[in-house]
Order: sequence, then C-alpha cells, then structure tokens
Amino acid sequence: MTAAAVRGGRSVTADDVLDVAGQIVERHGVDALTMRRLADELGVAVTSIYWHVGNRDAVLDGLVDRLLARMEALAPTGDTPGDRVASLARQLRVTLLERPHLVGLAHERDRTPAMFLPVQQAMATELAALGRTGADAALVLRGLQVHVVSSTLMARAAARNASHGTVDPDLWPDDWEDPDLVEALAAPADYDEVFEYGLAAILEAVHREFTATTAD
Amino acid sequence: MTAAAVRGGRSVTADDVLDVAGQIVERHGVDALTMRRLADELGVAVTSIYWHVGNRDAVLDGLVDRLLARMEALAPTGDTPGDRVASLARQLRVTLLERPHLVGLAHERDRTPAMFLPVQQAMATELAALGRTGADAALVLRGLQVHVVSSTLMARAAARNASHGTVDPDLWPDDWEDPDLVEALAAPADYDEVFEYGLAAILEAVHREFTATTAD
DNA sequence: ACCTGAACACCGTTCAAGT
DNA sequence: ACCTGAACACCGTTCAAGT
Repeated sequence: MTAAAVRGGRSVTADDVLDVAGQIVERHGVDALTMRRLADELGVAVTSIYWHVGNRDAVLDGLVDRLLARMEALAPTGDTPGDRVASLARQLRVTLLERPHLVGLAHERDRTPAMFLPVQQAMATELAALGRTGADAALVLRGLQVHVVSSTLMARAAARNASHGTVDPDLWPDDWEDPDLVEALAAPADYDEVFEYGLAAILEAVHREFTATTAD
Repeated sequence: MTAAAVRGGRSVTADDVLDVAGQIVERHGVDALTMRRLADELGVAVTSIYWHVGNRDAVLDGLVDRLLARMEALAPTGDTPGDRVASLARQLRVTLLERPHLVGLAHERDRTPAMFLPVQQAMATELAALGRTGADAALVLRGLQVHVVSSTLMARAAARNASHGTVDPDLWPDDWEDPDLVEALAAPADYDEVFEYGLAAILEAVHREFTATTAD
C-alpha cells in the first residue's frame, strides 16, 4: 500500500512529506533519508518535494521544527510543584528516548537550547513556587537537564549494546582480580530506576534547602 | 604544499591516509570526508586508497581504532589512589573534548564501551587500592563515566552556542518574571569548574564511605 | 606490489516544460 | 498551482589495465 493510496489519491502536502520523512529518519537513520526514496514512498516525483517543502535541508529543518513543537506541548501534571517538576522531567525523558535520531538531528543543528527551553521554562515556574529563583534555580535546572540527558544516553547505549550482543565481560581479561566488578558492570542496569533515583535525590535537595532557607 | 610534498615524494602509506582522513574529519566533520577529497589531499588517485586501507567504511574504522589506541595509552599520575582516579577522569575528559567528531564516530559504531574500557580498568585498579570492589566499585565507575560524559557534552554545547552567537536570553520572553534566572542560564558557565566540583564530590563520597567501612 | 582511468549506480539540485 | 523528466555535478565502488 503506497502513501498515495493512503491519502486516497489526493495530491501530496508538506505535512505528508514530513510524515513520511520522519518515519524514515526514526526507523532507518538520517542517512537513509534520500530525496528519491522519500519521493518513492510518497508515490510522487522527486522534484515535487522541492515544490512543497524545499530541498533536503528544508525537510530536515521541518522535522526538527516538529520536534520543538512537541517539546512546547509538554505540560506538567501533579498537585505539588515537586510532582510537577518530576512529571516534566519524565516527559522530557520519554520524548528524548522515543526519538533518538530526531534529537541527534536537532543537536547537530545547534537547536538543543531551543529544544530544552519549553521544559526549562515550565520547570522554572514550578521552582519559583518552591521559592527557588535566580542563579539558585538556574543551578537546579542545569542539574535536572544534565540528569535527564545523561540517563537517556546511558539507557540508549545499553539498549544498543544488548541488541548487538556485544557483551562487556569479553573485553575484560579472564584473570581480572575482581570478577564481581566485571559482573556488576555487565549486568543490564535498570535505567528507569537509575533515573528515578537521581531525580528523587535532586528534588529532595531542592526541598531540603527550601525549608532550610525559610526556617531562617 | 601537498601531502605528497610533505612526504617528500615517497608513495603513500595506510598511516598517511589515516593521518589526512583524521584531519578532515576533526576539522570539517565526517560528511566532509569523501574518497575524492581524501585522494586529492594525499596527491594520489582515489583508487589508491582502496589498495592501502580499503573503502570508506574501512577508513572510518581505522580512525576509530586509533582513538581506542589513544584511550589505552592513558596512564594515571599522582601519588594517592584518589589523585590517580582524578587524573584519569581529567585525561579522559580532555581526550573527549579534543576529538568530538571521532568520539561521535565511535559512538555511532557502538564502540563506546570499548572506548571507555581502558580508563575503566585503570580506575578499577585505583578503587581497589581504596578498598572499593565489586558492585560497589561498579557504581562509582558508572558515576564517574556519566559525570565525564555529561560535563563534556554541556561544555561542547555551550562552546558551539557561544561561537554561533545564539544567545539564550533572546528565547525567553522579555517580561519573564525572574530576570536573574535568565541571566544565570545565559551566563557562560565555567565548565572546567563544574567538572572539578562534581569530580571532587564523587571522590569525597568514595573516601567517606571507605573510612566509614574500615571504622567498623 | 602499487597505482591508474574508465565505468557504473547512486545522490542532491536545477530548470524548462507540461497541465 | 502543482507535477514532471531531462540534465548536471557529485558521490562510493569495481575492475581491467598499466608499471
């Protein structure tokens, strides 16, 4: 079933182009996105894409813009400011985990700050409700961002290694003196747990220092 | 002055090919490495590269192998185990910072675990001298690795943004209620300091728990 | 053993031409 | 307004041919 059939015969739109392009990029990587393949899957001539959205660079830009729009749509849930910050961190994390190729694309194009901005602002609002503002809040925001980014990186690296069957222990010499260490490093860490653990630690620190400040 | 002139007219070797390829990749990115450009800069026919090292994939593999060899050459300095762990973390950091494109290449090819292995083993030796082994040491190693990786990522992202003139504050609304926060986020953080701060915190925790354990 | 040019299939992009 | 095919310059790779 071609994309043209899906569209029921009506002509292609810019949105259709980006839909298909997004699927190719997320399923097979950025390199797999060729103008000819894109045109084929759309059931249209290559040059038609140039009419609707522009050249390959414009297509990739469009995909990044869509990712940024999705980031703007993230909204906190929960009753307390702490819960709401945590929910934003979790939503940011799953968005990053589900679209690794698009995130990489945004990073290559120096759109990372713009990508994080909406959650950063939403988190800042919650932190203000906790009495944390200024340079103080900036520190927490940076800490949360680093935590989310690094934990998603670790999780993805682990997932790729597992699926490739490249097991760590083979790389260590057989006579290494601390087999427990090798085993512990090879064990597939539960990165959801690692993430939640670090998140809780950061939020606890935020509350602790808050009550310490207000106790003065 | 062509590369052939540098070599004084003698014919090209596999090492010469990788030297030039490494320069192109690190200076202009992986996409800039075309077989024809590589051949041009070597002053040789394209097909000659295929004889010496193989196709484009083999060239990139060779570059990654060189990076891994460099990682194996890292050696700790300092008198105490703590100092030696810190020196390894710092050396790892500068190696990553100086070769971002090659590191990205290794990451794409799932060689990240192999890349970190040598420092991980060297650090494990030092941690053992501090009485930390097994799952306990694995936790510290993971923590150190995450710290190095995330702090280099932040530092590079900041460097790229600064050089591109994309300043954060423009992205925030003018009437945002907490100008101190915006200013603090826009200020170019001293990432060397951030790195050292976190590194010291990790090592302090290692020592603290060590003395706590031995005090039993 | 080493290096070459010719040739092939692929790519992004432009443009004049269609309806 | 929308879509097309032809054409161009570029790419990775193979191969038969040179020395």
